[in-house]
Amino acid sequence: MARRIRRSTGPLDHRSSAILRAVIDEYVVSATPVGSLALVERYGLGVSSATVRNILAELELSGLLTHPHTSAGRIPTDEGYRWYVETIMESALMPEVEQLMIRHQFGQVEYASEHWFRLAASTIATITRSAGLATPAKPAAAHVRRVDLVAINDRLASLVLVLREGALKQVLVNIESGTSQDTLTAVAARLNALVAGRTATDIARAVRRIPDDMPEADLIRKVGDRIVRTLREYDVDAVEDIFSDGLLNVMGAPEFAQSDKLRRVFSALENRAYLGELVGTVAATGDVSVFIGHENAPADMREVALVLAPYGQPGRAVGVVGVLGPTRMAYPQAIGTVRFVSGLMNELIDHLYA
Amino acid sequence: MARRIRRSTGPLDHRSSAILRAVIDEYVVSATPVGSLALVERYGLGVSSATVRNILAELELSGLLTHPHTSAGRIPTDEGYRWYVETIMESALMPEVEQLMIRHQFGQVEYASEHWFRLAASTIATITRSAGLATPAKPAAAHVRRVDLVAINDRLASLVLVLREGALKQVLVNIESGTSQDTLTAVAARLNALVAGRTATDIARAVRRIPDDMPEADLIRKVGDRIVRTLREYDVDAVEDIFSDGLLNVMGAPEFAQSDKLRRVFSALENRAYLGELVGTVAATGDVSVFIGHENAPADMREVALVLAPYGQPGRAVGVVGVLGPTRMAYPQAIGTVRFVSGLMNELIDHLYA
DNA sequence: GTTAGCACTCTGGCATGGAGAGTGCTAACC
DNA sequence: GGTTAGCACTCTCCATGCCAGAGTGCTAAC
Repeated sequence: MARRIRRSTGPLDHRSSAILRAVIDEYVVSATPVGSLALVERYGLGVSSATVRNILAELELSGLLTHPHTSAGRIPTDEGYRWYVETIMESALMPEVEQLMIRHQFGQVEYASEHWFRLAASTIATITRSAGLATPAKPAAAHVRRVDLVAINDRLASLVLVLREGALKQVLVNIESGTSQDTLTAVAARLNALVAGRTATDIARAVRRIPDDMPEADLIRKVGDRIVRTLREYDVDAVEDIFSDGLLNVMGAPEFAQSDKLRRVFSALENRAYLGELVGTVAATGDVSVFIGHENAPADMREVALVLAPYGQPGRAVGVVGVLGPTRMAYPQAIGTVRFVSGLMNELIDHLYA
Repeated sequence: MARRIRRSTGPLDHRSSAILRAVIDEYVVSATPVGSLALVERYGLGVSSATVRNILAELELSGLLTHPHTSAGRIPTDEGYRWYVETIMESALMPEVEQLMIRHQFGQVEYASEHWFRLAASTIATITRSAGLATPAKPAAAHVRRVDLVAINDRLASLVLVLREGALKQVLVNIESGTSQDTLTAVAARLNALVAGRTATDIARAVRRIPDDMPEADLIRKVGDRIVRTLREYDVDAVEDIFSDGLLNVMGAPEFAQSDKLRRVFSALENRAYLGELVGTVAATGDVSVFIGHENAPADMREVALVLAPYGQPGRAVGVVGVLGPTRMAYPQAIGTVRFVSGLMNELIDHLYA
């Protein structure tokens, strides 16, 4: 659905491009329809407003601009933004000052990937003055590195899973009254042999093969099943754990002045299904992806644009960072920021696994 | 600042109470100023609208009601709500059907305290149709139960702290190239002897006393310091880790139709300082606390009310659950819900530590 | 192909003018 | 003396009408 091609009759000539770009640049900052006069005044186009009007009419015919009503200026359509994004996509870079600022911020924080993705969302939100989004880097299927079992009281033990991907997972399991910590430690040792380096599916198979005559076979099976269940939940959650920051920035945009529009956006954000799906799509690509207005399937997302980029190591642990804002978004800045931050996260993670 | 006494001349007689209560009940559902006629029609007061008008005027003089303009009905002041809350505080209970529903929901979820507080916020949000708030149950100072050190690569190790309170904390530490997992295991064993059952302050002292001739003294000190630092951060975060759900419900309220009002509330929520302070206050009390409108210090919070209750074990691990909504809130329901949920969390935690 | 000129259209802001809701006061009532 | 009916008064809300301003689209001239 993204990257749909505009229904124009052909590529734009130089002057039309300049004018379309000017309309979008102007509208992005002013948020009001831009007229032909304002364009010639502020963008030194070297032609009269009447000529500009002719070209605006052509651009409207191509579906790149539209009219709220007869006597108003032009505003870009989603297709117009799409054209704009395609033309600036490769060249969008962050100013070096900001790059340094971000690097500095990441230097300040605890050296742990679990902090990075939140920081990424916050940083992106601050710089783009839109909402920042980020998911933690998680693998398609988590691998267990190590298992611990610690008694908490007579009937409960804490099961700790250390994942190869660096994450940690803890759940409580019921145990029979009177089970000693020594027994638990022995069980954990057996399990470690069984699960180390494996995924939920592999472990499930291994658990089924436990011989009945192994000491504590029942407990081992029980805990093993629990491990499998926990991993499966973790895998499913993977794409739905989306952290957002700076929603306040989006609230300030004039297009969301009526709170019902705002509500729609928020409820779309709260319903993670679509975002989760996008995250899956984006994680499989290599660079920044942009989803503009009606390119988003859910009706509630038709007034926003998303700029998303994957980070992490393909096949090992992949996450997504991005921006959510009105379709009237400063795309060059958003794309530059997202691209830089995802690249930075890549560096950090490479260093972590080096 | 909470529980300020209204500046009236004395306690209200029976009829005035009934009318004030009727005004509040009516305003809470209608969200529009309540007139004398509507009151006699809908609340069978047995007197004429003229009499009601006289009493309304008295109540306004006492500061419990107010007037948006001359020819409008009355709306409650924050003092009016305060009076209302005081009179219904003890009697506010949840319907049994809802109690069962909530118990059922808590039964569905993983048996781990880290899930409960989120579920509590969501449940409260759903039932009260306002925003639900909750903080995890954390101790004033965390106690370490156990320490693990696992090599991740040549220069990094994962330090895992299992806290007595059931939580888990993981950070990465730099190690010298060539340190074996065996060394790390030995270091972890030494540290366990040093830290088990202790808080940050105690551990800091113990680390200073490590003799230079202990094997791997440098590494042990380094990791020990890191443990102390991690614990201190955790302790500080304790009151600021506030989970909220159902903000969409609050967005729907007519008093927040203009998005700038809404923005103020959201930014107040995002700035955790005041909420953190409240959490500290509430955690020290035993029952539900209510903070209405201007009873909240920050200007941005003057249009909302908070209903908060502590849960957990005093001195061991304490958290807070609650509701945030417009001052025009269904207080009996909010108080009943919050009280029930905090009680339920108490049960669950008692069971966990039994 | 470009531009000046001009009629036309639509929005947004502002004043006007009831209708409706609710109050506060006064005088009568029990 | 508390209660009530009656009534003038006030203020909001909403619909209406009007006007200025901005911007277009068309035509004819350059």
